[in-house]
Amino acid sequence: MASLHDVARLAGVSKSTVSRVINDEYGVKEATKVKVRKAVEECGYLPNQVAKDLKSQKTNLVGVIVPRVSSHATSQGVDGLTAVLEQAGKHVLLASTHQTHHKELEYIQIFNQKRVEGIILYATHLDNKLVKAIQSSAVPVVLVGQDGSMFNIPSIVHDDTRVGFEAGNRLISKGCKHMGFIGVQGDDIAVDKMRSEGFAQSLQFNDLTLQFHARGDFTIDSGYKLAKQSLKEHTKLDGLFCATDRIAIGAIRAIQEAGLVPGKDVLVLGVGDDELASVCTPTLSTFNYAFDKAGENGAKLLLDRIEKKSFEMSKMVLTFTTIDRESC
Amino acid sequence: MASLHDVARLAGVSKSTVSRVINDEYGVKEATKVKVRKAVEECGYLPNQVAKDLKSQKTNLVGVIVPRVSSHATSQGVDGLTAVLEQAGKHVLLASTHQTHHKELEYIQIFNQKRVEGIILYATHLDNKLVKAIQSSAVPVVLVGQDGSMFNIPSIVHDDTRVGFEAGNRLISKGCKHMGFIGVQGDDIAVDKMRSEGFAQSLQFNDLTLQFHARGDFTIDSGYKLAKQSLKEHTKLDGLFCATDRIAIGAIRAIQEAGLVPGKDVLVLGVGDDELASVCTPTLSTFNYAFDKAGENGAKLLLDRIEKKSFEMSKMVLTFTTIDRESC
DNA sequence: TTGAAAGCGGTACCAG
DNA sequence: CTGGTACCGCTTTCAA
Repeated sequence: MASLHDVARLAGVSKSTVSRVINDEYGVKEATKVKVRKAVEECGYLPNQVAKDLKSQKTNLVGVIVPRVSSHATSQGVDGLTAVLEQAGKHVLLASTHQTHHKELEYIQIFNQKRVEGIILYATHLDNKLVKAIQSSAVPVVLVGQDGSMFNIPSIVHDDTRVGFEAGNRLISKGCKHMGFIGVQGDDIAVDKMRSEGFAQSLQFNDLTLQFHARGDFTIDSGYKLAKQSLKEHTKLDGLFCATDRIAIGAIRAIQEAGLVPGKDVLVLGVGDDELASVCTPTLSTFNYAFDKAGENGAKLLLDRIEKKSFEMSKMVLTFTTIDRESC
Repeated sequence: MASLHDVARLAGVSKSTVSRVINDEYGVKEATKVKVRKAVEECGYLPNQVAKDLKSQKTNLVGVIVPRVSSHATSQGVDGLTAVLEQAGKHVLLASTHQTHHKELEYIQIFNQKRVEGIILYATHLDNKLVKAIQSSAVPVVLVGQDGSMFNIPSIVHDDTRVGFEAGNRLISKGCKHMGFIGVQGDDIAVDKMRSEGFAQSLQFNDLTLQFHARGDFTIDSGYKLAKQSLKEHTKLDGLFCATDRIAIGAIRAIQEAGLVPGKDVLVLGVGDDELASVCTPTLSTFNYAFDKAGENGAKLLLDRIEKKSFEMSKMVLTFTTIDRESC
């Protein structure tokens, strides 16, 4: 691959002159410009960004770490953040941990070596090691989806406690008395802990108690299995809040199989407003989470930190909207 | 940020020695190793990958260009390809064109400047300019989803003509006589042209003719609108092949609204096996496209080209499986 | 208007 | 076992 030096030799000028022409700096004779441009064409010269980055000590690179990209939350999020970052002239280094927790640590380290200017991390679980890794990162890290603000890590989160609270209110206002929650692994603070706690608070507020809190994973099948089991154990169940729409869709299937009518015998609520929710039968009542905005704001927040502009905001809580459909 | 030089000064040794310690090269006295390690700790030294890349003339970087990440095909694909690339020690530079065609050209250029070792391109439309850009790329480009093999661009494609042909066979075997196709923009060779042509061929083979070929975009709503319109114009319609599952789901809705029963009055077939297809009502008969495998194989093919190993394969056609559900 | 040279942060060779 | 030095490809003074 041709370098400045090659072009210079070919054009019979010095490297400096070539550099000046390439970068449109003024103070170069037109004739030499022409010579240089010809030489550039001739050897198909393309500037080496790696060398530039080294020299300028600036990479315009942002690292993004996700557990997987094929989920509603992350794929929408990545679309949102790439739009904002591109606008700012940044490029995206993407890493998927494929749900392997310790790879988050690895990539924070790798991205630092690559001299990214900042990192956007979609975490599922914030433990001590991860917090340490984030804190020892030389470049700013913004967390999306989980709250790291108590460790002074700027975070974009959804209003997970309130969504649980609202879910409780919605079910109760429709007359539910015996309600349960189906979540995910317990160490997922945002999705399992906060949503269930908000839900339980609402019930308590209304002198009701949560009948059960089942835990599984993010799949439709997990929702199906846990709901099936729970329906056996809680025959009076009339309201079910699921931590995600996919879980809720599985639950709806289980309810139907049990000979009950979802939306009538048992009301069901999900979270996220996955496209699936608008397509299933009965259609799923849920809460719209603006995952694209989460990505966009994560990017914006990171850009602010990179520019060392505003350090005012340490946490951004995104609101949600209520989506009323047939299941509740 | 600390450099080798800083560490060397701190430890009272030369850069070379520090480099040796960092890279675990043998032939360094234990005592100096200790000194150096202490200095590394002390100033929180992290090797600069940019400098390394420049020196070694190797970036271990692969560029990935997608129209958007939040689609079934691309998000699954990206998950597939990141797994393979990570395995090979490569890192992923991701660019989303956000459906802006000319950005594909830009990013090919930018990625070349960044000295990526290869590019995986999810294209929707292969025109002259794009082909030229790909051909003038200094590093190998692998196309996913569209066929560039006639231009000698290695490609991973799905068997789009045959899927159309099979769709025809399926509908005909169920007794359909009046069939139509709903596709996307006509310049999408894989999704619109090939699938419709295969479909038409099957009909022709059975002495039937395609009643219409409507064109819209990839949304559910587009499928809905086009189907609604087509149902008005073709009252005898009994079979509908849609270029994607989301289009088919829109069509099903239109059929229901017209007072007809999808899967009975009008049989419907989609393509892709989007999760939506298993959840809608009636459930959608479709074809499973292994989008994750497309990504994986795109990555593998690219790695081969990078290693300059096998140049035998210029095109890989992925097969599909038939998914029988209620709509057909 | 142009060229020489230093330096960004590493690696690798050669000398001691 | 360790240090000096050249070099990767570019930018940026400084001098001519």
